[in-house]
Amino acid sequence: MAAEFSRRTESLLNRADAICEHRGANLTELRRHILGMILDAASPTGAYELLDRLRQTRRGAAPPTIYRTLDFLLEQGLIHRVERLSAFVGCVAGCTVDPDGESHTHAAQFLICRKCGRVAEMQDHDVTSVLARVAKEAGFSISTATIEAEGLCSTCRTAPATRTRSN
Amino acid sequence: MAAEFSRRTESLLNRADAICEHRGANLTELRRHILGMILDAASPTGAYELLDRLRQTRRGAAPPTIYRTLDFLLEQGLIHRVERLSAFVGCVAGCTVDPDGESHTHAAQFLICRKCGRVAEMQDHDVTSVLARVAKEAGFSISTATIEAEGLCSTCRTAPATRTRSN
DNA sequence: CTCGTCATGTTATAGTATTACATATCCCGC
DNA sequence: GCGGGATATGTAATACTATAACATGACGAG
Ligand SMILES: [Zn+2]
Ligand SMILES: [Zn+2]
Ligand SMILES: [Zn+2]
Ligand SMILES: [Zn+2]
Repeated sequence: MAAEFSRRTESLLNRADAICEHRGANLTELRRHILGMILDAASPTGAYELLDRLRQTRRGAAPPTIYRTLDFLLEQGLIHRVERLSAFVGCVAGCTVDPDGESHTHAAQFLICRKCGRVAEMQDHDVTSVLARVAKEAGFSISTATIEAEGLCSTCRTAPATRTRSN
Repeated sequence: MAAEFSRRTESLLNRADAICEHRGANLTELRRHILGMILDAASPTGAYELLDRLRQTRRGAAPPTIYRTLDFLLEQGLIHRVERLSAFVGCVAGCTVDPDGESHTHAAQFLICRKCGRVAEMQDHDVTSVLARVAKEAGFSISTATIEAEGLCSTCRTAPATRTRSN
C-alpha cells in the first residue's frame, strides 16, 4: 500500500482528487503519492529529496519521474515552486474548482522564515493589484508574478531569543 | 587592453568606481570587467555565459572566478540576481552612495518581458510597503523580498503582433 | 623580513533540470 | 478483436547551475 500521510494531508489529497476529477485531469497514484509527500512536509521539498523518498517504494524512479509529476502538479495549481529555494510546497489556498483553462495557477505570495524554514502562503489582493498598477504605469502588463519574502515568522520572532553566543 | 563597452556602460562603470572607492571596496580589473559584461548586455546574463565570454581574454577562468566576482558585485549592490532566470542584471537604480554597512542591496522589483527577454528594474515604495504591511499583519517581519513579474513590456505589447503561424 | 589578509588560480564535486527515446496502457472507433 | 492516437511512465544520458577545498600570488603593517 502507499505511504500513510497525516490526517491533514489526506484531507488535502481528497480535495485534490475532487478537483482533478472535476477537471478531467488524471491524478494517478504516482502523482497523488508525490503530492502527498509535498503536502506532508513541514517545509518546501527539493526535487531530489522527493526522488530519494520515492525510491524507497519505487525502484527505478529517475529525475524525469519527479519533474514530470511536478509539472503536472504545478499546472493543476496543486503545488507552487519557491524560486528562492528551488523547492516545492503544497498549495493550501486557492485551489478552488474553477472552469477549465489549462493552467490553474493563482497569484500568491510566500513568506519564508529564515530560522525555521517554514513557508507560509498568502493570497493578498492588495499586493497583487499594487504591483499590477505600478507595472502598468511602466507600460508593462503582468501575466504572472513571483513574490517571495524572507524574514522571521511570528513564532521565531517571539521565541526566547535562542541565545546566540554573544560573549 | 580590456574589452570596450558602450558609452552607457562606461558611465555606469565610472560610477561604480566612485562608489567602491568611497566604501573602501576593491573593484579590481576582473570585477570591473565582469560588471561591464553584465551592464553591457541587453538581458540578464547567466554565470556560465559570463564565464565563456571571460575565457576569451582570460584563459583558465573557472566557475569560482565568476561566482566569487558575482558575490562581490551582489554585496556591493552593483548587480542583482533574477531568481526566475538564474541570471544577473546590472543595477541602474539605487546605487546611491550610502554609509557603509557590509551589504548594499536595496529593495527592487523586476519586470521580465517574456517576448524580448529584457528586464526592467523598478524601485517602487508602494509595492515594498504594501508587502511589508501585509506580512506584518501575518506576524511576519521581512528582511528581504524577491519580486519578479513576467509579462509583456510596452514595446512588445505595441509591436505589430509578430504573426504567430495561425493557419 | 614575515605575517596576515585579500584576490585569484585550480581541481573536483554537488545540486538542479532537461532531452531523447523506449515501453506500457487505455480509450475509441471500426 | 484490432489499429491508432493520446496519455503516462521507464530508462539513459547529458546540460546547466553552484560550491568545496586547497594552492598561489600580491601587498601592506609591524
Ligand atoms: Zn496556492
Ligand atoms: Zn520561523
Ligand atoms: Zn538596483
Ligand atoms: Zn519586450
